[in-house]
Amino acid sequence: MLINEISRKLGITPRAIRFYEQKGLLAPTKQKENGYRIYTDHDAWRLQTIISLREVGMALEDIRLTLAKTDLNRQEEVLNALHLQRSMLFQQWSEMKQIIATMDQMIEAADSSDQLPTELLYELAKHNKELRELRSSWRDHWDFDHKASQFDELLLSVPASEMKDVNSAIAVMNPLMTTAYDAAQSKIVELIAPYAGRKGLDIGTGTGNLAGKLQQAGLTMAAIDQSQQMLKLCAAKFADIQLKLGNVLAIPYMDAEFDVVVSSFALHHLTEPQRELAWREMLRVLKPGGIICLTDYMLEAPESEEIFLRNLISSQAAQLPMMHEQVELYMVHSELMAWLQQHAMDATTQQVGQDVYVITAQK
DNA sequence: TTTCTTACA
DNA sequence: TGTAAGAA
Repeated sequence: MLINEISRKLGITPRAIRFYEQKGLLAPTKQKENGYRIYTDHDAWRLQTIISLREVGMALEDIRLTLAKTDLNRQEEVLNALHLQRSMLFQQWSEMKQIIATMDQMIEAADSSDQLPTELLYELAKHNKELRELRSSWRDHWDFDHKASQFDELLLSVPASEMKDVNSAIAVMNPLMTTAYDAAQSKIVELIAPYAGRKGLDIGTGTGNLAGKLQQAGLTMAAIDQSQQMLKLCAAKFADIQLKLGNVLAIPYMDAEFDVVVSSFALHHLTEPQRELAWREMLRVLKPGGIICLTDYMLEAPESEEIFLRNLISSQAAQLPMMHEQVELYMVHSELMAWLQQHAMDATTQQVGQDVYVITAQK
């Protein structure tokens, strides 16, 4: 097939096809005499794939990488690429909604004054930009998996006999943390149990411990995590949980899909301004009358912060770098309570472990 | 006529 | 990616 024929067949321009070739997505052979490109059936299949992935907004470079995986028969990684693209779309969706909200404010401002309120518009634009950067700052964490290597090293420090999964590894490294971890998750299960038969979402599920418990309690669970590595581990443990790649700042689900939204020991990875975006996202995917249940290190007083750090440090000096990173960002629970009340949520808080709180709120 | 390359938008 | 130009 020459370029014209195949371009007509697939409904794209010859220029586009040559462009894909230039970008390394395609490598048709050329006729010796005139240098015309010849396209085989395999090339046609490749082009169809490119067109399909383009259609869902995948960047050419990402398509190139995905095709390379296909060539190597890395089916799983191809699937990962698709999931990643899906998550990216939710990210874009989030940003789009935010831009629209900003525009509404601009229009309202312009509408209610005689001259164009240039200063105000600029302020709105600036705020919008800040929010956008808050979200995209997370985008850098997408290939968080390479950080998993750091995590792996940590796991290696744990005796193989003790290492059933990541959580048990953490348990070995830090008993204090485990106590809080278990207590918090049990508390959540206890609070959520009446919701058996309904739909729940676990955010930052990791290896799926909490989601697994809730599933067992009778809920239909979905779970998201920003690490494909973690999702893989989770899938191996809990086949019935619907897993999706995604993050809290752009939850990869439509509005009002869940009766229950939970998250345990995940939100402390966020910065303070990011947390507000996260809460908004949780509210968005929650059905009216649904319940949110969060648990994390939510330190209220500086003293407890100090004690908490000291305990962590003394428990396992060797793991200090990682542990320290984990507690670097605190979730002050009074801050969350204030926010929930501001949004007319009926929220309560319960301490379930040292410096660990469970917060429940009704939408 | 068709395709190719290259430059530019 | 689209358009344009000059060459094979």
